[in-house]
Amino acid sequence: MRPYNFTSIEEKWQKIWKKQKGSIPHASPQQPPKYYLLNMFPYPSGSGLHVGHHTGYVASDILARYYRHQGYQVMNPMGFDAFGLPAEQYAIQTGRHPAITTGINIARYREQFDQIGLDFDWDKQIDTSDPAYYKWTQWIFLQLFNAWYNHTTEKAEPIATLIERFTHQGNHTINAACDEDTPLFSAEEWKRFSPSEQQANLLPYRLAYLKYSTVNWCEALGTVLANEEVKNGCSEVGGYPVTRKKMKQWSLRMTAYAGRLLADLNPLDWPLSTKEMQKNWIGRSEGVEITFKVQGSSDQTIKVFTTRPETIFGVCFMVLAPEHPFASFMAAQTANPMLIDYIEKTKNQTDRNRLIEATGCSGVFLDAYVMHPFTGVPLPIWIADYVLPDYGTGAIMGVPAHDNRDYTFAQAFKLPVMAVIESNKPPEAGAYEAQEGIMINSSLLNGLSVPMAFERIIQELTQKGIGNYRVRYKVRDPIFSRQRYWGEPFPIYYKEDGLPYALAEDQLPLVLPAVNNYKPNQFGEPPLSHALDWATPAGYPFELTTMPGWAGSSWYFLRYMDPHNTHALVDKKQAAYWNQVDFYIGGSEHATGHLLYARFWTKVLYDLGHIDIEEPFLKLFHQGMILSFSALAYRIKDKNEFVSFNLKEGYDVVAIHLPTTFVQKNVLDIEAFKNWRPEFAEATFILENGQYLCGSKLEKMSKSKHNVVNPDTVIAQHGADALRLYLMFLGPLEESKPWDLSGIEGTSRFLHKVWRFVEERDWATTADASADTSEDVTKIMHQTIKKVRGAIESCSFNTAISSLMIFFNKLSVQERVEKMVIENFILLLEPFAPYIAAELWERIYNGEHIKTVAFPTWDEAYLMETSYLYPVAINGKLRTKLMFDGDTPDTIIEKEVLANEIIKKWLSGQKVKKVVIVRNKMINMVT
RNA sequence: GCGGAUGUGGCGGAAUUGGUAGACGCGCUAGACUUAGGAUCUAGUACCGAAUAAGGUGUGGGGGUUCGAGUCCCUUCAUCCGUACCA
Repeated sequence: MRPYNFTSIEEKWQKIWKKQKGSIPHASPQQPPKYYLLNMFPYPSGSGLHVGHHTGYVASDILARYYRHQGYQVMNPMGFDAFGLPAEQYAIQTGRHPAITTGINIARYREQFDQIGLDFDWDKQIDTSDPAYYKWTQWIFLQLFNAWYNHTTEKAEPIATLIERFTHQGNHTINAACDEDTPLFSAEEWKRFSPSEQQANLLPYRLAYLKYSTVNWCEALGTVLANEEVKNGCSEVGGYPVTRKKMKQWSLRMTAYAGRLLADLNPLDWPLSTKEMQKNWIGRSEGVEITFKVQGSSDQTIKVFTTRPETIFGVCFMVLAPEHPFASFMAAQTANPMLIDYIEKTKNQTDRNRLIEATGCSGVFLDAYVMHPFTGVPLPIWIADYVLPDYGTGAIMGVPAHDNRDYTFAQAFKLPVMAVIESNKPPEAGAYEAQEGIMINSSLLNGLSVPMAFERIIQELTQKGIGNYRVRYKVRDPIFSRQRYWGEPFPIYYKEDGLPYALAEDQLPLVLPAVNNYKPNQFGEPPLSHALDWATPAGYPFELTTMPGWAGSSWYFLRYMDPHNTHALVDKKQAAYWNQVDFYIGGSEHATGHLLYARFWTKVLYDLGHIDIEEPFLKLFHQGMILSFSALAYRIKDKNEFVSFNLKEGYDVVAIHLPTTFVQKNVLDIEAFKNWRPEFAEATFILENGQYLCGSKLEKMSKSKHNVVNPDTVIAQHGADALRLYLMFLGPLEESKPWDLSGIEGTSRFLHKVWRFVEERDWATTADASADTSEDVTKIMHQTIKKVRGAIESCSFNTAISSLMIFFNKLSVQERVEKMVIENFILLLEPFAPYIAAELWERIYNGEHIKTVAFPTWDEAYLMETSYLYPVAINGKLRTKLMFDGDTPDTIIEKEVLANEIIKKWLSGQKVKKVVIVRNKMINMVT
């Protein structure tokens, strides 16, 4: 008998599969049903993959193998989201070109993918940093640049149709998504515009446009970050502080799509939590924009947005964001130092500080009033940093009686409070925010219910021409510029007029130039400023910023359908065949970033007629994280002294993650720790019982926490099959679960047992010798087939594996097993443990390959029960079990149960009121 | 605050439509084989019941519906994730 030498078996099959790839014909060559599986695009990081990363990959591999066994045309591609910050940071430190390090990392990833037996379609591999790929990313950008959004048809259209309209009707009547301050012009004016003026007036309509915006500026990274790249006021990558800064940036007009992005979310088969997250992120609110006249001014007005217009009679003051133009106007008028100071202070504050310091209590009176549109009462205008400049109109009407923030503000500055909805909440208890009750103190609204008043006041405001019903979204247009080198260059150049112009399509790709320095230049311009001749042949300079990391990943699922096409981003026929991604697997951390952007780009490409789908991902699945214990030491703040776990209470300490290898049973190897980093060489320790005890925390595996488990070592020790099996056996795929190395012994043992069982037998002869398969073996085989198929289809891989174990435990006690039975067993095992399955199959079938053999099917007839062992309960408590044939009439069952000794004993003296008999389930007697 | 998810043995976790709670695996206990075992095999393993008995208790807590609840309803607590002055 050969020993189970998984290392050589796995190496052998890796070689065979590499050669075979593409050469195995599918079960049905003519237009088989397709199945498009997709893993989220990995960024090839320098630290390689850890075991947790493999969870999703192995899961998709199981599905791919399963559906291939079923004759599906399965696409399960893999590629690399190769542009990104870490490679560039590394380039800044070392001067090595990011492409080189990225290439090395990709090769490493590929090796790790191969090792664990992932059957990806490598001929479709994508690399976003490859000019052949980013040519099309740039092409899509041009589509965005050359399109506008028509709110009447709710569709993007080529910019030419907009020009057409401008020529005939100007822009007064166009219902387009555009900048708020877009100037109005007539057809005549348009025609009189110079080409530059026309270009300038088109810009605010483009789906990709330039605008000054307050951005998240990260000094340390030297770039702008998107909202979701900022966590707690720090950059997600590296954790550097982020400040606010006004810069001219490319932005994408995603807000135009907010309504569709929200509405189309509903039918998707996505985790509820992710849908909710996207809904909240898009943040739809219905309300009214109301214009208030400034007292003593003939033309100045202040617009507010409110979702509670019915409370208009409860307005006691106005609050503007300090950034509001009227605030600057008044500051200039009054030269009030407090006001100027407050505006200045807010401007320089980071978002984070603004949140921490602002408790709704700071603000300055502007010394101006607006007039209430119905009562004419003057309302004081204040500025306060609790009003955000970017949401709504950057101004609110203060209704302290029915809004908690306004209430707090009113309290702080002793402003009046006026209730307009009847409630039994006393005025000093805070705002009554519920949207129910009867209107009071509200003139024409008195006596109406809140919803009725809402409708009524909108009518009234609209009629009087001072308010409009509006739907507002919280979501902002994402900024698309990064002041970085390692990204897609914009196919944009600037003429003397300072305006952006698009490169012609046939000029693509615009290849990222070489630079000798990856940092900004002395004027703070992005790294591309170092590139020589970074201009068109006519000498017009190219855009210096590059696209963000999510550009390439917003459409890659389309490119996999037709990865080598040089004429189009995807051939229409290919796109029609593969259609949508049937099953998308990846982490939930992309809920509001990638998953939203990809949906947005899909809709744009759909509107412009390049593809026929409006949603990219039909079904989405988030694999859970693999957690791992990290080790913690406690450093006393501002000292190089560490205090042991149980003594740390009395000190102000900072927990420091250290490599788990330094810790044995919570005891720290102090020498190892001192040698770890120079700054700890002189560290001192406060011990307990002569030892330093570390703390531990179960958390997500990450390099920074030093708690990663490297799959290479696990594979070397137990084999890839055992690791695959273990990762899937741990628990439900979608749940996070802790990594426990001792657990892998179980799956490893199982594979060893399977190996011995198959190897020990001579399948050429035993097949004849025991042609008879016992009834219960047949039955459990069919049960297992049914169970495994169902479990795979519902991604319940842990239960599939346990049923395989149950099946095998049954087989292993049989003296003889028919070849057909073990054949089915190996086939069922194959998606989970492909190496051992291939090897054993080859042994049984002398060289035949398992990959495209049809998956076993079950026959329901074998699962029928002829008799059933009924649990018999009295008042719901199990007392005994009795066997009855399936055709035994209820009356006989009842009689026999009542005659049973044990039941008689329990029933002694009690009258049976009712006997519940549920066929093939249970019997319950009620007394 | 708001939104979402999860609570079952020592541990990871099973349990179609409500119908034998704890499958499967880890760990542990005992035994067998062995020079040895961190290899392998056999048996046991929710808890209380001193105990392999009778019996009782048990799916975060409390209540309810039902012949019957881990599963359905109400309520409450804890943990995790996301989000945060969004007017």
